[in-house]
Amino acid sequence: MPIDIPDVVIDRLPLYYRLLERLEAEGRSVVSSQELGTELGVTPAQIRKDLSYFGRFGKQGRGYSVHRLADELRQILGLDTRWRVTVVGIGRLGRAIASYPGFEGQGFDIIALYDASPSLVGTEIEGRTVRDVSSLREDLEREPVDIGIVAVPGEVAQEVVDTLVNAGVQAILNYTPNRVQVRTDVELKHINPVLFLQSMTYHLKRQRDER
Amino acid sequence: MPIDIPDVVIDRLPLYYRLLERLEAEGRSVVSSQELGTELGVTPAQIRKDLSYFGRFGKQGRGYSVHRLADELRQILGLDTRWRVTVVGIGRLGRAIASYPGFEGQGFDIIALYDASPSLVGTEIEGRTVRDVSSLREDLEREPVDIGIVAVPGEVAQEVVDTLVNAGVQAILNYTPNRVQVRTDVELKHINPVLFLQSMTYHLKRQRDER
DNA sequence: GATCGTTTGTGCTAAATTGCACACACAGGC
DNA sequence: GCCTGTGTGTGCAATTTAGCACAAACGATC
Repeated sequence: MPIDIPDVVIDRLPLYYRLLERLEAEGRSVVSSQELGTELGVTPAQIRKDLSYFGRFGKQGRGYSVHRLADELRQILGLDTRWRVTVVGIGRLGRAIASYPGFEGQGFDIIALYDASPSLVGTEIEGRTVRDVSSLREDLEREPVDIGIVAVPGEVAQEVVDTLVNAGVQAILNYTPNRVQVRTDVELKHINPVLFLQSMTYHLKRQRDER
Repeated sequence: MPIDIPDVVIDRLPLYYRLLERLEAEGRSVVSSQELGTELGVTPAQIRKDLSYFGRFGKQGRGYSVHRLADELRQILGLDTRWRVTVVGIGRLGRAIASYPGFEGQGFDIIALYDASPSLVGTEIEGRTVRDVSSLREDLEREPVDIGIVAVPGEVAQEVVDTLVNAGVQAILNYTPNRVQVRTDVELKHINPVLFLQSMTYHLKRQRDER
């Protein structure tokens, strides 16, 4: 299997997968790239090409078996196993993340929560006890996790990320507004709603000024 | 001023702007594209080219005036005015959004909160009273907003978005896992952390299997 | 079993995006 | 005022990404 599959392609697969899950739930058995495309707002050709990196899952004249394709994507994306996640930073955002049912439902087990505040440590969130972030490092030695979600104040983001990465965490989802650096072999994604808003205002301003 | 500036460029500007703000706060007066690039993990040439779409802000041999460039970007991105925002859906996520200081600090005024649950309507969050979503439509007529942040359950996302758009809201930030459709002249961004995790597991699986 | 309407997989082309590399400009020292 | 070191702005080339368009395949129908 070729190693050089573009990242843009990988980033689209979860989108396809999510739609297929919905169609599966609706009881649809077959779907065409045309239909997937209109639903997602992308061209059918792009979907076919993206999928063709991984194999030939469709049947000419018919389309794709919804169940079969969903299954293949599960395999490809590694969603056929469960992944161990830890959340560091249990402020309002961290709590929202820890309580969000969408993670567990998709195979992501939030196995531990950490915070630095003594008033939070020891409290329970959705049946999980908040632990002291000072024991993060040693805890990870005993019970490693695959993914770290970081929702601490921006100033300590890099520090927390370093701790996670040094303890072997391979993927970081950074909810803080600060960009952090990691080794190139560690997966890293940033979620910063302000950046989204700021690129939207660019267009809003132009719409407002005229046209 | 040319209309056809690529969206990829626009999406990078807030990134540059955020770094410049930090440098401004640190008291730096001049910075080179080289330095901006290493800090952000992009090539200096890309930064220079991106900026050149909008004008010539640098000085050869010196670099960019931090204050001047930050100012220009504020202008370009429309961050020299305040923007009116409403949040619909005041569950755990909506509350985290409503309380996040990063929005107000960047010129985004959250002027109203809405929810459908009778137990929430009337309660106060950060000094704002949660209103009933059934009055959203008429409220928007009286006090319009520029941006709608949607944090309702996925099933009603499209419905809420339609209400917002029909009432003249020009930009939507959708926190629900459901993709929604809007007119092409409305700005729309999706924030779905699960999609991020799912593309990360693709790489995690490959790292694990070998290499 | 031939024909027809569909839809895939993909070679090839077009478009978008990135980045090299250099002329030109500026500041500082001599 | 000339030289030197540095860093911008940009023409151009390379690379990446998207998408057209068609042969091949499949199922249904007669």
